[in-house]
Amino acid sequence: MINIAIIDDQPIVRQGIVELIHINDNFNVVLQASNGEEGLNKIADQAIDIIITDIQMPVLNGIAFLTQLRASGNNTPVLVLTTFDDNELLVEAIKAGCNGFLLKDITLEKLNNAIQAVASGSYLIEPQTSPSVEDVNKQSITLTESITDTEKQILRLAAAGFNNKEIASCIHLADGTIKNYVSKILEKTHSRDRTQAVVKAIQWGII
Amino acid sequence: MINIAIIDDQPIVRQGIVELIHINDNFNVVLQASNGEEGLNKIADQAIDIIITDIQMPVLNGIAFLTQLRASGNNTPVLVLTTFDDNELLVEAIKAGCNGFLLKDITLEKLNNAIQAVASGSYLIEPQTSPSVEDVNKQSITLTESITDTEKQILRLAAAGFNNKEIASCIHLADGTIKNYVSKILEKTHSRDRTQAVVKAIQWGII
DNA sequence: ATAAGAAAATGACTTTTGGCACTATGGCAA
DNA sequence: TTGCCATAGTGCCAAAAGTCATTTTCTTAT
Repeated sequence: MINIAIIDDQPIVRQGIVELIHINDNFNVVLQASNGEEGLNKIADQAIDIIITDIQMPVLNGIAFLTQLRASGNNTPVLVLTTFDDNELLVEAIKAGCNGFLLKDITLEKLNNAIQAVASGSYLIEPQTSPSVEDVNKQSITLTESITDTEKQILRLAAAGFNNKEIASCIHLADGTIKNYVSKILEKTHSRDRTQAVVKAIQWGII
Repeated sequence: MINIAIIDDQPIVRQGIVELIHINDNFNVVLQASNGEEGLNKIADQAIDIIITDIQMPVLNGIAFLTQLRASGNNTPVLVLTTFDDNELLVEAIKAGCNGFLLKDITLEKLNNAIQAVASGSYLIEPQTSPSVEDVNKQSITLTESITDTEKQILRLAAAGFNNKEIASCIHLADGTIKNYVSKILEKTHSRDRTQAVVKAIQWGII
């Protein structure tokens, strides 16, 4: 018996998974939530074998939910379902600690297999719809190579706690130019701010 | 013959080291600079066995100099000399990649020994004047333990690129409260901004 | 019951970030 | 020459970050 938690804001999707129960009486939906926050609150007091979550959700999205879940020490297998075939989302989900990543347009049969695989501890990414792990790595490498020396220098100095003005005087550029560079770095690393960019740079080993 | 580069804004200190040459004719000062920037520019075209640098300097200080030197791939042994017996400075210097750390009030004899030790690849920290490596580790551990769960959570979310408002809604606090927490984190980690704090947290393995 | 203390919140304020549009300069190749 | 890069810089703007003093709320321990 596999105990399943479903986190999705779309009742239809939740129902679709409940529906799946009927074709596999080994499945048992023990928890439903319509967003990550609700999920986090409910999850604590349950024996759960797999969490299936959407990414696009109000209040607390799937990636943030996953991040917080892992942060809280919970290692329950998480299968991420998403409507969009977005490379970035996949990378984020993997980094946040998901065990599986599927598009919602998958067949029920495949979802069935995926749930069993992920619940039993496997990692699963649908190859037809998503880039392979190699692709993800390749993407990182491409990204790494496209970060110029100046940009790396700026990342290092930002990591050391320098502000734009200080970075500017360190490498003899105007502080407005540093801002431009930082913006370019954020774009290249797909980061939202310098903090995230520096973290990624460290994780990718480029600084 | 040990080729030495001296980087210090105080001519007296530089002279003091040059003076040392006389008590050890195995030493050869091949380069002098009055700040880190000048040092970086001059160092490229020299065969140098050890770099002796001050921390407090105008334009580019010793830590920043060391950081940039290592970033450029230069692994020449660096001996840091400082006027102040500051635990924080030591930690920063070690993290930036120094090979030795001494107070300026050291005897010439000890400096002599230190230069030979560091130039030959040893790591050396004066035990009388500075905290031991164990102390440094202990400090990190103490620091690590004093970071509360909420603070770790905030660090993790900041590392993921969330802003204060988003962090706030994630953990059900007001965004002003997050600001307070971040300020507390900066204080505890001796960081200047969230980026540096996150980097330290990652290096210390606490997030 | 209440005093002491932590955790959470507010509001006011300054500095820093990041985005954007646009300009200037110096190669370098068609 | 001309056009096209990449690198730098400027100015303006809104948003976000960080500091500080003060207040509220909720536990505890006495």
